[in-house]
Amino acid sequence: MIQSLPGFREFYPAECSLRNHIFRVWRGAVAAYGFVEYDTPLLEPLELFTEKSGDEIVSQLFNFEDKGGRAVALRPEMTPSLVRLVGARVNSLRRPIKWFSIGEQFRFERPQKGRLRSFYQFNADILGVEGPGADAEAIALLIHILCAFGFKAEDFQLRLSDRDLWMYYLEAWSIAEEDRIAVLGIIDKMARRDREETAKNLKPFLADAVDDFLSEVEGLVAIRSLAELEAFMQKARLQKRDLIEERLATWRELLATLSAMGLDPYFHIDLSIVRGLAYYTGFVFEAFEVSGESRALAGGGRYDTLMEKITGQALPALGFAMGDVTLIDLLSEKGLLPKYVEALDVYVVTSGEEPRNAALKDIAALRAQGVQVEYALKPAGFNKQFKQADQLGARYALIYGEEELARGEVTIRDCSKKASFACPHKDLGNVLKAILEEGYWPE
RNA sequence: GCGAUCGUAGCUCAGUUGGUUAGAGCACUGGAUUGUGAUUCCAGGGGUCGCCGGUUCGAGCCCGGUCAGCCACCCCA
Repeated sequence: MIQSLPGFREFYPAECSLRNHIFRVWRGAVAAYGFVEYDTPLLEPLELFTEKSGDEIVSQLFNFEDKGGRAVALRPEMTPSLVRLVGARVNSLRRPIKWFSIGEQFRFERPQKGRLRSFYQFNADILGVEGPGADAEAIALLIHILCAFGFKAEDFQLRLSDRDLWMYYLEAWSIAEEDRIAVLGIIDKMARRDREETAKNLKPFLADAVDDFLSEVEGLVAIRSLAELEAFMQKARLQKRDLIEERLATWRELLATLSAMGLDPYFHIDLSIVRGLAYYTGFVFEAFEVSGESRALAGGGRYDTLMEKITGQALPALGFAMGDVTLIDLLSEKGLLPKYVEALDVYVVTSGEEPRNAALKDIAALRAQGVQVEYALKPAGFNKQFKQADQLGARYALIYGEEELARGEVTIRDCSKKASFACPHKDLGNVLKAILEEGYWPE
């Protein structure tokens, strides 16, 4: 037997049902925020991804040459395609542009916990709006979605950070502009390295100031509140104080908005979040599960310069993405997976050729009305048919037997109450409608 | 790409120092059952013991390789 490829999942009915549940929650939550759905090709020119992320990205792509000799790749993320779509019509799209998508993404990397080679991702982006109001909207949506899945503030926390503030801070330490991304990369890994190694890695950028810098940064990433952050920035020996003051004013605005939205229990400041991507420019955030591994459930941030870099059209933007793999893991751990149940409106039990033909005619009519109906595809005994009805989760059984037919009746049985009554055949449609839609049941 | 660990039925697993034809529970199918779903009983299908090679008179078991799973590293859009 040929197996499926590593890192690719097969969706049996139970898994497909779960996937549908997740998509349903995503779509339901985002609809309340007025985002509209878009989609893009699964297969894109390779260049679309290398342009943004450099050639190193190719090692993590499913890429190949198509029969026309084009270098192509399965999409590893939505943002480049989104930027192309928006860029192409940037002057005719009403602002704010609030778009979301749900799509399969592909990354050629070693599968492990929470990471596969194919996965589904929810993306929501707001384009064309400066200022923290848009950031607050995206953050509120992210929290809303996680709550819609049943998670509580004890289960997850959104960690909020700021790439601008980091850049000003690094500038104040006289770190050259072209080195700042590299330094942030080291800071990102700080928690997973011992202090000596971090110091060694920082040495080329800070020379003798490494120890002072590192000590101060350790204080910075431990900050959890705005008051602490303001105090820190006051105390730190910083040039560019006006830029930092301006940034702190934006922080106050964002936090006041989130607070007014009632979201205080769900987030905290954590400057250790810097995100790997070079293109982030302002507030960045990640949602983490609180217990255990502290895995990231979603992440995003502002990318105000990316649009211009790729399309030549400047447009402020921000967004976040949430994958289904870690989400399912956490839903499972928290007992929040919906139970997989089969449900059916009506199962039709028949006996004999004549009743069966009468039943087939009625089944067609019921189905035409949208009633879910199943019946035994090959004749079987009553017992077997009732068993089948039970297994399919049928709410009601209709019994077409010789006796009923002779009296011009059909027996209607409530499978959960285990109660039946005889219904005149000619009234079946109306009576069944009353039962299914209004809960009617004769005494 | 590095390393650790693991692989027996659809699922969970048992399988003696290497010894005849590889087992159980659950699930599935049929029957007991041509008029009411549980339980029960009977029967059945389903396995290249991941794959390839080696050792041996003999391998599910020992050895090597490989593939896949899982975990960690690297990376993480």
